[in-house]
Amino acid sequence: MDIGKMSLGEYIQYLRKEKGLSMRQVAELAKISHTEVKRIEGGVRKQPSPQVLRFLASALSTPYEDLMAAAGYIDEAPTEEENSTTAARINGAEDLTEDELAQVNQYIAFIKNQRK
Amino acid sequence: MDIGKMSLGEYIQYLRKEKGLSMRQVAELAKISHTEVKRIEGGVRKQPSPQVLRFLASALSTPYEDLMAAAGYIDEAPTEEENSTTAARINGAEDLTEDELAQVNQYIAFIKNQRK
DNA sequence: AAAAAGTGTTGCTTTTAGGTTACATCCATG
DNA sequence: CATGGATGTAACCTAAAAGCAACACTTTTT
Repeated sequence: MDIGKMSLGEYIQYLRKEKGLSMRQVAELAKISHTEVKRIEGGVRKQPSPQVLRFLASALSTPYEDLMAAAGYIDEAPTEEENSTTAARINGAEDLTEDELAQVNQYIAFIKNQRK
Repeated sequence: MDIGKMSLGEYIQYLRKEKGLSMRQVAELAKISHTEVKRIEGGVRKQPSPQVLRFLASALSTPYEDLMAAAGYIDEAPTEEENSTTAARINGAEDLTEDELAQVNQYIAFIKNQRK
């Protein structure tokens, strides 16, 4: 059972049955309706709110981030690859004033709007 | 301006004005409606979906995790380092093409010439 | 065996997220 | 001056999220 490529619903159901709990039990623990548990497990509920996921994580004593990742809200690995590379290609912006900076940013936005 | 204890709406508005953008401009960049931008800034929209936050993060060139944290969805992003360097204040340049980048650099040079 | 309690499942309703359209105002250009 | 464009705001409308109540079925209890 590689939980890596399970959907959110399958994952919830796996955790629930692992603990031998019923839908209604986890619903009561999570303080959500049992119908919502069913809908999530069945995949009817496409995007449960992070609030609900937080409750479920608490009820199933599983890390909240795992559920968020399973729901596709966050990337599983932190992947600290940030945008430091692109900024270096901008030349001569070090000594720009606030107003000038705003102009440049607005210009960038303008360029992007012109694209399509 | 202690960014740390700002609400999501205040944070979005801060980022937007910092760039000199209008609600409609960020809306177009984020591919969401401008009314939604207003509702988020005004605090009417309590819990914007992570998908909307992802779009907004892209439009405002701010880390997605920051917005998620500001919305209360996750606990405070690791706060790598306070990015107040001038280069980091150029926003939205990540996905610019070579030609577009050249335009921006040319525009910066133009602004500096206008200084007098 | 029958009542009781627990299980998953399915309509119905309420709430909220989000978009579309229209409005008022300010500012720039003819 | 007036006319058009851009900005922020507010009024409706739809779709999705989430709860409520009832259903059919199984297991337990008396």
